[in-house]
Amino acid sequence: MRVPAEIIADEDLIRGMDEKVRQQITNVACLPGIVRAAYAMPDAHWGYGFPIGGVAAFDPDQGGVISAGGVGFDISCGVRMLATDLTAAQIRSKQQDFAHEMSRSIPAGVGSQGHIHLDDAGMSAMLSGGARWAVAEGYGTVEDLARIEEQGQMAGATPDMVSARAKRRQRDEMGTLGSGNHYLEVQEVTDIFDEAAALAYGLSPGQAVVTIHCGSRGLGHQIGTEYLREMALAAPGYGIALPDRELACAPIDSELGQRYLGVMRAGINCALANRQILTHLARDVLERFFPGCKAPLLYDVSHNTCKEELHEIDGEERRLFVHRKGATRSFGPGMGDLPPPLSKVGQPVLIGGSMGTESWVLAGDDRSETVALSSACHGAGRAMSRHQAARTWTGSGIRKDLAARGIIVTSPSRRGIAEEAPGAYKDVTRVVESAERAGLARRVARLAPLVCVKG
DNA sequence: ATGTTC
Repeated sequence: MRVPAEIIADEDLIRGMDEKVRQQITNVACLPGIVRAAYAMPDAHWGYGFPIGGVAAFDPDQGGVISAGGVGFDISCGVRMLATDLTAAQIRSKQQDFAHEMSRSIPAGVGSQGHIHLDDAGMSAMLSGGARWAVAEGYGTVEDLARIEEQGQMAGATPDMVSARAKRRQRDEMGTLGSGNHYLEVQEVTDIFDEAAALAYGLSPGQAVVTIHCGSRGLGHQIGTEYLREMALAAPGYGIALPDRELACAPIDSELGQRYLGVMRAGINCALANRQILTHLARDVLERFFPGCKAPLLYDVSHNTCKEELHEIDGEERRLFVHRKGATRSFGPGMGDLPPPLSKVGQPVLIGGSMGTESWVLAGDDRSETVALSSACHGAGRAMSRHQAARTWTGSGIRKDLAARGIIVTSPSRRGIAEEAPGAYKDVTRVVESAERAGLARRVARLAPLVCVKG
């Protein structure tokens, strides 16, 4: 190991983690050019190569590497939240019809297609413009852009280097949720833990919010597939001895490393554009049910990325490439590119709970820079495999249980609902409390679901 | 996560 491997969680969470998390985060700590430590967040679980919930930063001047497996298949998968001016009571008064209409308007499921069909020129513009492109195309507003990491557009994307196959898979998939743990949820703010931060974020008890969790769909997956393979084949040529073949990587300063960076950044823009289009679709439904209502974007966070950032290491500011896979950036007050109302209290850290359970809004804690290079957890984290969950529950049973608790779930896949059963996940409250105690982020608000449009 | 196995 070149640096320590640190799991940041309470004892019970650590005991509950698969032994593979320990192995994987130890392997990451062996990679060339890694600085400070390899971190596992409180919600960490086994992943491809790197654990999901893993954070690792590399210095290009010390032979540091970039790894497709350290970003993940779903490049720039993330969460955004719209803080509406509606109350949960207003949503409840039309809950059935509203859920039905939302599920009709938001394309969901494996291979789902939207109403947008991009030609080659449109695809290139989208891959370099991100959410900024989407706004120019009429999806959402210019005001949204300040509330997105990178102001909605990841610089340094190279659409020309994205394979024809990756582009083909995405041509008809813009503005779609996809499947797995992706969802659009309407939630109620139930509890506030930090009044000042809640005020800055525009959150108050009884308020309805819309949360969107999805990523870069077929394009990100295709890029991940291609570069995992290419990096695995190329690693020996760079003199990199891999502790695990799944940790395939390339030096940041190599041709392959630079090519992956540009292509991955195009994938980030795809995810930002996708969430921006879904925001527009959700606002359309809100407007039909509640004419004149407002649903401004609180913030959009990505939790599968590698980003170039400045961090202080051993008293010296260094330019690092920070992999966060199933981990959220967590800038404290005054850090980074946050607009004034957010900068004062820290970056919103949006934590999607499992279907039917609570979700959380946290605020970046300035201690997080020292603890984990300004990173935090991203969700509940799986406690049970999809296969085991599908054997344990049925989709219709879970749907009925949730309906009895006032939560309406729609999905094209009954098996998908079973796989995402609340019992298949860790206790998100425990994860969040653990993150707060460690200084990764502070609790601001707890949310309970009303309507869940599931992928 | 994923045209759920190039």
